[in-house]
Amino acid sequence: MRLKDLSAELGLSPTTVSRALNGYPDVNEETRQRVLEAARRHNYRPDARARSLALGRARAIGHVIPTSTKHEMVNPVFADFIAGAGETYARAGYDMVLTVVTDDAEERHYRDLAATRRVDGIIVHGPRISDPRIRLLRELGLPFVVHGRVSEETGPYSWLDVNNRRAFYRATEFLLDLGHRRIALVNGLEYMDFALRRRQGYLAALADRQIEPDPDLMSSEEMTEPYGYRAAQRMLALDRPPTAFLASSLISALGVRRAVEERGLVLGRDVSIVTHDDELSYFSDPDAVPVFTATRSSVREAGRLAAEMLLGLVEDPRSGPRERLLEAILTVGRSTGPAPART
Amino acid sequence: MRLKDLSAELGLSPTTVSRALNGYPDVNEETRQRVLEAARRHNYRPDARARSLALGRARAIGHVIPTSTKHEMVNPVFADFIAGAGETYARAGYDMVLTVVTDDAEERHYRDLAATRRVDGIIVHGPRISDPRIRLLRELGLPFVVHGRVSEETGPYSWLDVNNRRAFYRATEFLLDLGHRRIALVNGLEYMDFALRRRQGYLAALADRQIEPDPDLMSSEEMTEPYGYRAAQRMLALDRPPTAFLASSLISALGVRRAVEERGLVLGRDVSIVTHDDELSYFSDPDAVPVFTATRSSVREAGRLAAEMLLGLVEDPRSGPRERLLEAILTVGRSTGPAPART
DNA sequence: GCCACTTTCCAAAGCGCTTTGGACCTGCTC
DNA sequence: GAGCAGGTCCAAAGCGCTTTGGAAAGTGGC
Repeated sequence: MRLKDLSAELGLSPTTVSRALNGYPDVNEETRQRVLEAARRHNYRPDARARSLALGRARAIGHVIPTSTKHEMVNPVFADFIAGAGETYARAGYDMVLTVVTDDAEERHYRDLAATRRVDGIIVHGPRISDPRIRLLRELGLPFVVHGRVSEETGPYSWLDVNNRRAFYRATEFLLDLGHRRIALVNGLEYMDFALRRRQGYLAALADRQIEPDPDLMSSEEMTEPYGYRAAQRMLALDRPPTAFLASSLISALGVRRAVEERGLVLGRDVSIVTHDDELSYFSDPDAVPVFTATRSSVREAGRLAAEMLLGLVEDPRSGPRERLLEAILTVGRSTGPAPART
Repeated sequence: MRLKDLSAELGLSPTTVSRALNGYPDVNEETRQRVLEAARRHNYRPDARARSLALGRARAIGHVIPTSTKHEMVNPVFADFIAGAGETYARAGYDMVLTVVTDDAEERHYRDLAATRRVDGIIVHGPRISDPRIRLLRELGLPFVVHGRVSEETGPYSWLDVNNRRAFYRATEFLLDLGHRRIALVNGLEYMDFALRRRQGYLAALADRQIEPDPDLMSSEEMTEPYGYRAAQRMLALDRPPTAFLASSLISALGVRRAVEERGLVLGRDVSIVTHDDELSYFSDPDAVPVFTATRSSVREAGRLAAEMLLGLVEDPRSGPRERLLEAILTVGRSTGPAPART
């Protein structure tokens, strides 16, 4: 059922039917009701491609998920972020166009997206400390919002980020207050901007208490469970092992816990763990006392908000750039306790 | 840079430029080279909407992710499945349009997708034992492939599934061979088709050895880590606790392990765990000996294959229905061992 | 009864592409 | 020199919608 069929059936011109459906005032109210009724009856929806061709807007937002060619991991936070963004799009009547792109093909892909006009805007995932995508997208004139920030970018751009630096500063402070002095950082890949900021927070907190950071207690990798396990295993075998860990994700924190328990140490007594918690839906437990002390920030909520920002930007491109910094909250669980007495 | 601009610059008609770019034979080879060169220079790509309007194909596939209104969890396997499907689409030049829909809005959404012609086909996620979407999509005439199967569906439809029944049959058998008799099933939600099949496999293996299933050893929930923990905790507190667990996902297996270790039991000695492993990228560890004995099947690969099936179906709708059953492989890790001597 | 609005509708153009159905040459055959 | 085939190009129509710029009819004031 196309517009032409519908108008033929109603004995009206396509023009009038279109205007009736789109709420123009120059159509008789009674006619409009007839049109609406017929449209509902036939389950008529305008062809999205024709509509967006005529209107010049795609009513779609692009999400480009980068996968490195080396480790082809898909960061699990994407799932929740996208679920959040999807809620916003659904409400606004936008589509989400997702592409998974290896980094060597990324630039071409952005250019394609712009040239083919498939999307009205883009969410940039996984920003690096220095990220050429910002310049590229600016050049392409496509509205975009970065999930995270780009430390080395000097020009203006829109972003939404968690205050990673402060979160890790506070988490470190929290452990220091508990008497811990050997605090390990099990961080994500540090060319990722969020990981850099987390390390900065950690280092700043140590520095504020005149504690010399120990390179042996700092590791940086892709945040998998096995990585957390191996990093912790190695550190716990040191002559002066850490009494506390700061993990960059719940998943690697699980690995850390495994290493801790395997050594016969008790979590929260012998060793403490604080982790950053993105509140991924399959880990959170609304009922119980949280297992891990964590700096929490819902990545799903971040998705919702980032999408809202972008839609605002799409409607009015000159309203940008927009910035939004979310604060993580520290929730105390059972994975932390006072530092054990020195032996 | 649109087709018209390009053709104007070349002193050719839009027709010729279009045909040159699309590889028609009726254009002089020298002309074609000129066109290609100019297109490359200006980074010209045809407007996707105009193109697909003219061709009658969207060159896009829809993925509809259901979220129940109750527990708004997003299954983490989606991330990997979609990454796999995305690879296929990227290769074939298709877009993936993703929507996250609560179940009460699902039917309307499918109808919309069909009426607005935004996609050429659909991947159905998370099929239930009885799932009205099959009939609906059949009625809408939209090609689709189900990731999983629908037990109560009698008519033909295209699907790709893991042999969940056999996987769990074999896993149970494996544990029985190790001498375990009290084997617990920590399953997913059993209105989901895959979970039903897994239970069937488990029950069949028990029955084949004349072992009466114990309702206390069977639980069914959304596969989160806390759920695995609580279920195992409860079962381990029974008078006759299980000596082995069968978990439906690595994530809930982690919860089971936590409960086991918390009780001071040693994994692989006092208690065994076999889990189904979707080979999610952030859990797998290519290097080490796998921790968990598992029935493995890459959900990412499933995504790749399902997308290929669907594209084939889109190109030639009468080639269907297509079916594909993947076998999980049992890999033995360190989480299983002989049943402890009875006390 | 004429003029100026207002109300209600529509023909046609346009969005940017592809495809159909020639047109125009050139070169060859008979 | 007519007829035909092949090669190369293009005008125009069409995909399904929205929007522009009227047209036709009705309304009220004078």
